[in-house]
Amino acid sequence: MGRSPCCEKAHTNKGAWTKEEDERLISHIRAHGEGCWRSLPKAAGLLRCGKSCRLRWINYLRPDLKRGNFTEEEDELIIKLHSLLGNKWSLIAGRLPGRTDNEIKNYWNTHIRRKLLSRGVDPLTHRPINGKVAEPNTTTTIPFVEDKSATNSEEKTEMYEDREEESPGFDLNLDLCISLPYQHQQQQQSHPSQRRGLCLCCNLGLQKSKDCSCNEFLGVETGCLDYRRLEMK
DNA sequence: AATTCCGGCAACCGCCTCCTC
DNA sequence: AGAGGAGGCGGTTGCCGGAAT
Repeated sequence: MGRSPCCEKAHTNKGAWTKEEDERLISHIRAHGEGCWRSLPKAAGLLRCGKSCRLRWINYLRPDLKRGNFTEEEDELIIKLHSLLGNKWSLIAGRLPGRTDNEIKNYWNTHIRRKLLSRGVDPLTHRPINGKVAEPNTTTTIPFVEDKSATNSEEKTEMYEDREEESPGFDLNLDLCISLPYQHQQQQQSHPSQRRGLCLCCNLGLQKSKDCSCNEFLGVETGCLDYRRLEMK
């Protein structure tokens, strides 16, 4: 009923990829680029669904993948990003060069969830479980915008904790409505996603938007996303 | 040494969004 | 404007290897 299958399933391989299939896919993409995933399998001589090829390439074969263990810094960044974005793995992956959404999703489910639970933090809400106090440095709220009145991170943290109390709806179940607050400060010579990561606009598919300023997201520059513009449901 | 259990990860599935006509 | 196709995404499954018994 309804949608047609993305490919002819009767004549496609499934399951683990063989070395030969990997090599075919790699050499085809090297020669012709990614192009149209639907037609790629046939062109590459693979009995695979286009989606399967795409997934294999993105999650495993791409040359810019980092692989290997996650660093402590990456862990903390993932936790912070998850507290802001929820299970938006692709957005999170966009801030971690060389990591894929699938990898981060798996890592979250197998390692970070447990890590947060052991800290007494609910991995879904990023709040202390049953009134347990989270360990220091586990705060999951990030100040996007430098607040001149709060001079150190503790003050900032308190500020946002207060905010949570005054607004029960300020939950990190990020069903977000994000507006784009600032005008461009400067024209970008090239698309900034080619420079370093992606801004939230880009990640949300708003590259063509005039609001895409591509300033840093969690870095120092904060033009793209102002936490005060996040409307929590 | 054999069996069971469990965690990690690659891959699949189905829905959603975007793009083109 | 809307229908259809393709790509993208998040949730889930299933296999495999190592640890425990």
